Amino acid sequence: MTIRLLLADDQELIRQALGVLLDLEPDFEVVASVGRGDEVTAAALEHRPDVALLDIDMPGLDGLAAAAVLTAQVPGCRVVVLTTFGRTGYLRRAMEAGAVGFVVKDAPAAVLADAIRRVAAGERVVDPALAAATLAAGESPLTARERDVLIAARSSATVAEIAARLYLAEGTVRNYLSGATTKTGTRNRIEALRVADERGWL
Amino acid sequence: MTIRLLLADDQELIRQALGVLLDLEPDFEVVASVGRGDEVTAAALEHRPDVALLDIDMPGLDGLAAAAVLTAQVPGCRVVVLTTFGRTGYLRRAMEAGAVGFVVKDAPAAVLADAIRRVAAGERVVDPALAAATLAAGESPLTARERDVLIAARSSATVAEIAARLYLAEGTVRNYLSGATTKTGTRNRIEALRVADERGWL
DNA sequence: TCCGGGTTCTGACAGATGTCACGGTGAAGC
DNA sequence: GCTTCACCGTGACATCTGTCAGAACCCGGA
Repeated sequence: MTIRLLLADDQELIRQALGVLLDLEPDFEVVASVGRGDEVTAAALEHRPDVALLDIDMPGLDGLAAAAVLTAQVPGCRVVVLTTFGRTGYLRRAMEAGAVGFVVKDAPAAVLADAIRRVAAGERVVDPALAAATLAAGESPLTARERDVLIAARSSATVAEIAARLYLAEGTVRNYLSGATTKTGTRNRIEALRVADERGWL
Repeated sequence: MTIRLLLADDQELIRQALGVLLDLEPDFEVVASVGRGDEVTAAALEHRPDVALLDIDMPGLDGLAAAAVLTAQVPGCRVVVLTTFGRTGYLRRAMEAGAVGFVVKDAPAAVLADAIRRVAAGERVVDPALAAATLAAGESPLTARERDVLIAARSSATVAEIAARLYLAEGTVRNYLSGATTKTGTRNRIEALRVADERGWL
């Protein structure tokens, strides 16, 4: 019984190469291949894959959002998230989005193929080292407001803008940002933002 | 006559997939495949490829440095740089490092195969859109000292540290950083650093 | 020779940023 | 009830940062 696959990756070359690689496996069949996150669901509805392999960095809709939509609208299709770098935050968010597999591109092809087969059989598959790292990173130590302020800081550059947007005094915003930098062990709010983002705390 | 290829990419999965993809072409033969920049030269000396396909992001030695070493030590081997995102700065640096081809991973496989054949035949191959972008970005408007300070700012976080390292007054460092932010059209030295880096001005 | 343009370097100043101490509120535990 | 604790919100303060005007220097051209 062959496993029907959907591939989503914005890099044409990688997508084609992965398609060829996976088609070599006798029990795999690549039935669809898209380059944008917002094309995933339509393709899945049309071609009914058993497993969707989603990259995270995609235009239109990122892989995590696409995973959420896909699991909601195409229940028979299981999602494996494939990503460049094993950022621990992505794993948690991928699981929350309904993904049942998580493979990093550093892994050899055999690991990916094995993961696809096990996911198709109903198992959950996560790279053990990555799972450990996620466990080590733990839950977010940020309070709700610290998180809000950091998110606002992502698009607004200056403290005054953030304060205006959240209806807070500037001192308050500075205070939350300071807390965030302390908790992330960084020196700037910019580094704090980067670190918190990487760890999936936002 | 077959073209002998060397593949260098730190992501195991991508490397394997590209290997399979390129081996499908009847006139290509992948003779070596490495995951680290500092393994490129040794592998090239051993297997004597006609064309080396180098990713930029690699541990040990990045693809650009590897290209420089390779062209110096293995003259018969032509270098094609393969990179994720068409950052204009990389193109210039790749050419300076002796690469004769530049392909982005967004391109379809046929483009890559065509580029390899033409490079093997002695041509130079660069994505036209990328070349145009590089031309548009133009030469660096930064002065020598502004460049020095920005590079120092990459590893030192605070102005005082940069000043100490370059034996300058803090005011001077601030001034150069200010000039850099103006010339890059940004608001922070951090954004300035990012932009200058992307454009290959460092 | 002098002049002008560009670069290097500096201190002074205003504004932005990070840290601190503090008060208020609500939930949990005795 | 009271205490404790964590969180929310604020202003004050010291420090850091970015901008400005200007001095010194080099170099090529009138």
